[in-house]
Amino acid sequence: MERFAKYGYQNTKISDIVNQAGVAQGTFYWYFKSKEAIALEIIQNGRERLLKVIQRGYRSGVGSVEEMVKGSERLLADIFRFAQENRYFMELLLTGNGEEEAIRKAFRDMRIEMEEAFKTNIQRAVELGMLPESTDLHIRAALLVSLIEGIVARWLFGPISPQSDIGERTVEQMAAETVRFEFFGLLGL
Amino acid sequence: MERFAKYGYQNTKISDIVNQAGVAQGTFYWYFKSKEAIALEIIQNGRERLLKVIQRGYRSGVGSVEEMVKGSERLLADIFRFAQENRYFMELLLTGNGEEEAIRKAFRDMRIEMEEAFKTNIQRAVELGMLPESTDLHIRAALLVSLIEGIVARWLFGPISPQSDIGERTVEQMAAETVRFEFFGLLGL
DNA sequence: TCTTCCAGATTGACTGGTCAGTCAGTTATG
DNA sequence: CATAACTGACTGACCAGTCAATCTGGAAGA
Repeated sequence: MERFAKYGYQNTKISDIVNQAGVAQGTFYWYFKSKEAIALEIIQNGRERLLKVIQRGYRSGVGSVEEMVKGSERLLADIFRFAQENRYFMELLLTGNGEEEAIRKAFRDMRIEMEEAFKTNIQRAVELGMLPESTDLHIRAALLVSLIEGIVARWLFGPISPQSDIGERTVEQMAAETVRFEFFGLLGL
Repeated sequence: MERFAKYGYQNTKISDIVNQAGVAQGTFYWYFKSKEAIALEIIQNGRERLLKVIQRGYRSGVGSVEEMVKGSERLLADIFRFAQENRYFMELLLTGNGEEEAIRKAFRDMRIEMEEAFKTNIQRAVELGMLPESTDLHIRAALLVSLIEGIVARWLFGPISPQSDIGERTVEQMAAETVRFEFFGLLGL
């Protein structure tokens, strides 16, 4: 996973993997059917863990806007924390590696699931009267996921302009800033 | 460019390019130093054209929030239009192809420049009193660029959930929705 | 306790296919 | 007739996946 993330799928040779693991090349094929198989296994594993985090959702009481903001901040902090602890997996997911069609598809499917999970979260917030009704649930979810994916990618992997210190923020700072933008936009409050 | 975008850099063979172009393989090397060179040339060309669009900026008068929103909507519409007309280039830029280090770097640099351009735009809006002062200019720019990149990618290339019809929106609809989120967030107004 | 046996685990040299880039030769152009 | 443009067969490097040979640890039997 580390090599795939750092150097890309194609640039990671089976020989690199087995050298790093300290085993012979044949051993690799005792444990994995092919190079593609190990990649898909890595994706599948990360997918389950990340979706679990998102699906826990806002987990906050009904009621005030303030409560909803707090709940969303907790959710985002969970996601940022997951990203920090699963840096290489997130790098694979977010910086679009994988030229192999099957691998692209696996990532594509996973992102769709993520978007669905957020859609459920937004839907629930709307039903509880915490967010305004919106005919554009899909697009709202797409915007929200775009925001989160993009900011996580910049936080952990760049691209980052020289003066920016975004990479040094804590999980909590990132969650707070992102939630502010999520609910109030550039005009902020 | 089309093949690079559709199938990826590594999956595009020089033989594919020359077949599609209807020339012999040797001819390719009369015009391009290497495979990497043609990719960098494509990136460089698109980079200049896209940055020109962004750098035109908000191009609106000072004053009311309404004016600023209109200006931003025009800018975003320009960007969405560019993306639509330069679909393959945008696909390369946004869906992170390129395992070659030099190519990754070219895209990374380009995204930094984009972020800088938006930072300039936001900065100007702040100076004109159109946006609240913010110590977090960098992060605001990063959030904004994340939003735009992500929603353009989903609009034109997916990943898109089955029920979503986001792909069928017009440039103007996309610009309007995005601006709404940009300034007012999920709570909208 | 010692011996035999065997399936599971491991090895690394090898192969077959792929492909970017080359080059000696040919054709078009002005 | 010179040089720019083009041709396509060829090469050398690379690498995923194979396979026959070897090793290991534990169970079954003596």
